[in-house]
Amino acid sequence: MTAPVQPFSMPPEAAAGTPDHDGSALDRIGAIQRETLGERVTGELRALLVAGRLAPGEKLSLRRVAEALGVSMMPVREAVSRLAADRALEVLPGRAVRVPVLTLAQFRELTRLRLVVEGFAAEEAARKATPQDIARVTSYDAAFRKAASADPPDSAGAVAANRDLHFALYEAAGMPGLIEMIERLWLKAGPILNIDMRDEPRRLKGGSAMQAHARLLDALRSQDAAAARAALEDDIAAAATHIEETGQLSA
Amino acid sequence: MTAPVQPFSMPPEAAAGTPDHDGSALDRIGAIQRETLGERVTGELRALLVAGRLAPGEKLSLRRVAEALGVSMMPVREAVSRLAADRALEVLPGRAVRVPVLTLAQFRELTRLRLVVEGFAAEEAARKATPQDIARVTSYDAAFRKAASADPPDSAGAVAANRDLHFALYEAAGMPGLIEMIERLWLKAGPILNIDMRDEPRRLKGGSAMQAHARLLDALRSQDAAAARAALEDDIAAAATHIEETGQLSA
DNA sequence: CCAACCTAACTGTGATCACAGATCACGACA
DNA sequence: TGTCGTGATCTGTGATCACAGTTAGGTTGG
Repeated sequence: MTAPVQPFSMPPEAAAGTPDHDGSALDRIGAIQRETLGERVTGELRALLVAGRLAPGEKLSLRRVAEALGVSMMPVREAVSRLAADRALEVLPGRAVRVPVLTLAQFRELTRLRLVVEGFAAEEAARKATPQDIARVTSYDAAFRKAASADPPDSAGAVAANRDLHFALYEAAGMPGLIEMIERLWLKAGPILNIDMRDEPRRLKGGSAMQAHARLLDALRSQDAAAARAALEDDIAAAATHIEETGQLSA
Repeated sequence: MTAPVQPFSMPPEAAAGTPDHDGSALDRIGAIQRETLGERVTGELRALLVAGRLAPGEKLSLRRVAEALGVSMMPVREAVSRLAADRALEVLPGRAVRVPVLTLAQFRELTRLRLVVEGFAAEEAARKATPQDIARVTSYDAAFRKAASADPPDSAGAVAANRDLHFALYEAAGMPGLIEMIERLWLKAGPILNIDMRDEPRRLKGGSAMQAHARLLDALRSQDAAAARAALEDDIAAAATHIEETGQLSA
């Protein structure tokens, strides 16, 4: 089992019942945490995928993942089934489920789709972002800068901050369905985009990401949709170019 | 059980083995049909959703669907799990799985996403469509016209031909991942878009769809990407307007 | 006549078992 | 030494069972 899957922390399922001494106590307690085990496993695997903690071609076993997570095989089946429906995992006909290995053509198509969809999201975000939205993006940008320019670079921190920065931006667009679409794209791109980070984070040194983020923030502050799209497109394109040159893409 | 789910036709799983008397007989037989029951059920439910045969708010029961399809509950669970991951179905916390009921805001966001994504697909298709691609779209257009102008109108046929026409167009773009994205959008929009068709197909009478399709074909033939996008956007917008006016969208 | 309770039926979730098929390592044969 | 068969082992798939929670309908008490 090479998959770095961690067992759940298993909090005591939240103390949802602590009654407020305010009259409308029953209105306060809103829909206590109702998450099935299957959803939890799905979230766990999704996080691993976007963070590049699962390498392209890496094989997973339902039983092993189940054992690693301390659950039965059933919730893992559900999670894998969902992710396979999104092409974030693939189940080979006879045997095993693995992280898809993208061909160069597939990676380029994925990048084009990201340019279209995330570019649109950036435009929309630039138009509608509130000061609070901009503040959130700014704080993630600071975290990214800090992680990227540390010595040695904090790859995991940079990947996480980059993800938070982008999705804080997209959430400013106020379109939940759009975010779902982008999450699916990241699920496919994550393994190939971030796999190299964990070993050799030299890509961060170039600073092209930090530059693009800075331009993005300027565009947000001036509500310049076209500039926001351009900055984001550069960010995506720079990363894609790096992967095409150094990454391991199949024929 | 109100869901019009039909049992599988269950063909004898194809005679994949008939050996060719040509030397390279083993090269001929390529990857026999490998489809799990879960995938089959998924496809069945997807078809019902995009065709509007399942109404928004309609409740499904795993056991009943399983019984109607002549399979165990297990493949249905997998199918519902996948569709729920795409928000094409929703599982209510305590009870039952149902077809989502879109709010007006959700429907409008969905329409905007369709304009962005399918508009891009139309542009790309106009640039890359081969004569064969155009011929395919043309034949589906003919089928749509015939179904729509029949008396009484053949609603089911029109819905199917419209779907085939659009996806023939999108396939001309040559981007599989893009098609998946669009399929997911149609999965969400299908129930609300096509639900009224089955009872009162008067929307077809307006002829706005046929007009948009004609303009789309002209744009394809002249490889005019901008015109193709414009025609498709009109098609989508016209249908959306009709739904907003007559459809049953929740608050 | 209405409201509250209560019971029986049904829901999705999760676990466990059975099974066909694929993989891989080992060993026999050429 | 190289190649092919073969069996042990592991894979996902599907079926069946158990269970907690919810719903709906009938019944009782006011």
